[in-house]
Amino acid sequence: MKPDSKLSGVLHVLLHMLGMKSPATSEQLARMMGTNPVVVRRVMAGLRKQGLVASAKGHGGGWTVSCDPASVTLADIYKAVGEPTVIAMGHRSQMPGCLVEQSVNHALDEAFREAEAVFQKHLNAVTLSALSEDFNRRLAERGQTLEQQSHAV
Amino acid sequence: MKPDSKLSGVLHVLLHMLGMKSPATSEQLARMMGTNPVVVRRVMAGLRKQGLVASAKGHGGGWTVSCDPASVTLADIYKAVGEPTVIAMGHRSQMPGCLVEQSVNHALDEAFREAEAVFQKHLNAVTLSALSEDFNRRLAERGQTLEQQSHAV
DNA sequence: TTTCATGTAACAACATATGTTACGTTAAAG
DNA sequence: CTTTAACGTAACATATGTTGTTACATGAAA
Repeated sequence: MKPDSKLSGVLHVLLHMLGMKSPATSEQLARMMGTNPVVVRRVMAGLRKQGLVASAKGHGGGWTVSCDPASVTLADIYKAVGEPTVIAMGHRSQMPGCLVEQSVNHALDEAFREAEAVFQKHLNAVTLSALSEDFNRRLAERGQTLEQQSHAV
Repeated sequence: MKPDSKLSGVLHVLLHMLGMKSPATSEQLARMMGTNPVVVRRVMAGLRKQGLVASAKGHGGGWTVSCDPASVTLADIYKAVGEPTVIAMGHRSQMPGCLVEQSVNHALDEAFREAEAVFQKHLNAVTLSALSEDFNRRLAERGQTLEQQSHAV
């Protein structure tokens, strides 16, 4: 099945934005994510609604981070991108009268619920700044500067 | 996103088959799952390959359970249906050179891995016979017999 | 030899996510 | 005050994957 990559993509651009001084345009972010500016606006709109980023129109405009990275977790961002489905499996049909269906659904739902809970718990445990620090650690290990890490332009 | 329902569907028909004396045809099972006989054969073929069910051609043929329900877990069946993806999320792209990508992927992969492990663990803990017993318990609570629980024909 | 069943390949339909175009709006620059 | 750079958004197009369907071959029992 086709995995949803909104969370991955948005984290990618957020980390880049944390290292930028001036607003980033949708066009720049789109290049980082390997996609289209409109797609960027679409997903960033969700973050803006949660107050995580701000956008400015017109000349010199673009996107800026408007939250404290230390107090925003991956769970917040997951929520901001619309809480895409975590579990790729479901039930075939809703035959509420069939007791077999009820047994099967009950057993599977429990497994789904547990898996999703663990996932959410992990997202809650990681802040944006923790991610950013992890990135900077990798940068240091490589002995590179932020500029050398730029994407293809 | 579109959830995969092979595991759910196959468990449904297996539970029904456990309560049947004679072989079940793909057509009967298809009605139970609300789908097409060919789809049934497709998914049942995986179970047959693992020795969980057997099929017989010709007059009076059909599908029979050929395993001990007490020693087969939902994990075995999950495997038999091709181990469909559990997690509905992934990474946007493979930009191995980008350290931001590496940080993000690492953080998310860990969450995905943990969630999937919990899921598998739960499947391992439930046997087919346990599911069947759960069904019979529900049946008893309702004061019904197996026959009254038949699907729409 | 007819009927009932599986086995399988090939094709069609459908759903979803993603990408793209087009046009409107806003704001700074000149 | 016109041009340019940016976002906002709706509408449409494309791609992909899953499921459903048709068609035909094979095998076994009546």
